[in-house]
Amino acid sequence: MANSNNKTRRERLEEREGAILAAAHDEFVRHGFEGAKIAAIAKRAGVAEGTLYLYFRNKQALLAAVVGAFYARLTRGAADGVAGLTSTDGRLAFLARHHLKSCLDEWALLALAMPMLFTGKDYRGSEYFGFNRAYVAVFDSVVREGIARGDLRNDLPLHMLRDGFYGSLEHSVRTAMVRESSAAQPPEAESLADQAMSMIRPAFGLRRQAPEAAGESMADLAQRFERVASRLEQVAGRR
Amino acid sequence: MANSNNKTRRERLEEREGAILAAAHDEFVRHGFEGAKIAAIAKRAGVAEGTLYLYFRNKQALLAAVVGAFYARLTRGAADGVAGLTSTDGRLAFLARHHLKSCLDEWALLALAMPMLFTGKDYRGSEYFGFNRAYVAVFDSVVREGIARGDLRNDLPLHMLRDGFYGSLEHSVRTAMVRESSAAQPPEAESLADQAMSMIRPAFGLRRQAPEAAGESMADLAQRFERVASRLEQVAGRR
DNA sequence: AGTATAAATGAGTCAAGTTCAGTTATTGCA
DNA sequence: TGCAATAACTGAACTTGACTCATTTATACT
Repeated sequence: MANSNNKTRRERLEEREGAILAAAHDEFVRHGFEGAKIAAIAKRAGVAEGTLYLYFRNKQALLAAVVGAFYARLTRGAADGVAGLTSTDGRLAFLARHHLKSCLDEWALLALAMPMLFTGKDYRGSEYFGFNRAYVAVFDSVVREGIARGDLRNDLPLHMLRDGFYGSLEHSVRTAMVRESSAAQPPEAESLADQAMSMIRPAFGLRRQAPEAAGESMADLAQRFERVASRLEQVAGRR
Repeated sequence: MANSNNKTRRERLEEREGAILAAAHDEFVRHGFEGAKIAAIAKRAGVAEGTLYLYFRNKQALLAAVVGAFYARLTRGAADGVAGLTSTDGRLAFLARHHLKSCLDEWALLALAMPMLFTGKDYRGSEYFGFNRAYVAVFDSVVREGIARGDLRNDLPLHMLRDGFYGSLEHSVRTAMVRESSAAQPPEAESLADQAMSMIRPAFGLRRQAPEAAGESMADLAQRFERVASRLEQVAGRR
């Protein structure tokens, strides 16, 4: 018989890859990079040690794959959430909550990925670079549109806003995780996100309410007008 | 003769420790944690491998010592710089520049320290916790005084402001380091710090000029008054 | 000078990542 | 259906590198 099981070869391979990834995730999160044993991962996944190397070049590549899977989920969640929102404020607030929650969940994993994410030597071109690029593209497009609408300040490079946004959030998560070990209550993602947004709004020059929803003061209106005017001048000057 | 050299025993020991630390710093920065070989560090420092273990418990402890030395320099620089400044804005701007410059210099090392700094498991009580605590104490006292003066918003917990501050700066450094590999010009610490401060000021509710230096608008004055009043109420209510 | 103690050494141990020659399963084809 | 050909898998052997320890060398004290 050509197909002893009701699964195609490809399916069986992907199933195994998934099993290995899941086992590796567990082991890495539990014991850290050095502490995680290849032998333990193989055993947990139900394969021989050698088999593991048919799927992943080495231990580092295995970690990269685990992190990559996390980034894929993260990016999908961000893109999906933003798609259903229209206001700049609503979108940024969503991204903040989403990032915060996701990082709280997978903090142990992210901590392991940091040296790769932060070691500039061969970072560009590495798999991690691609992960990150896809993820922040969601944020970038939200901000670009926000600037075009006049909702956000346009006197800083985009990457600076991005660094302020994700930098604040990630440090908050770190603080929350360190406190969690000692504090009684687990960190509240919602309230952390609210606090972070209350710093990010003024940092980004973002008004809380959508302009059409709130009675604007003369000063707000003037500020917004200036931004749109300045942007129009930029666009006009460019061609 | 009791002292073949003109150095005391203690001095020779510290000299060796210094040599080992310097060699380890080099090796870690060059090759990363795993890539750094104990044998290479020992050779570079001019000692036998076994000797190294008389000074440091293991490879991790060696890295911790190297990072600790960096944090000590960082903290001293921060404290000294702040001591000569009076305005909240000037102090924060200095801390931003100082942090940015120091991180740009020692980025490779910091990247290695991240997993320790970020792995919450046994972080509290670890040497890293102490390093960090001493360092951020400088920032914290600046902010506390800034709040007391009414220069800064007081509706957020201190750690949130801290996370916004250092999170933004560190992400900026990361971005700068990643770009540096490709971009022609090296990242300008000064201009990065200025940009970051232009986000941090509104995020912290900080006016640019010292209040006595600039002609305040009625609204500014009212806002400042409210902050001081609110703080007084808190203090009064506490006893 | 002689002895006790501190410091240093580097060959040896051991754990763990990686490889590879041999084995088993799967597929395409006559 | 049976038979290559190829893909997938295995685990024992190899290799590397952190760490230990019996031994040697230097230093301090009397």
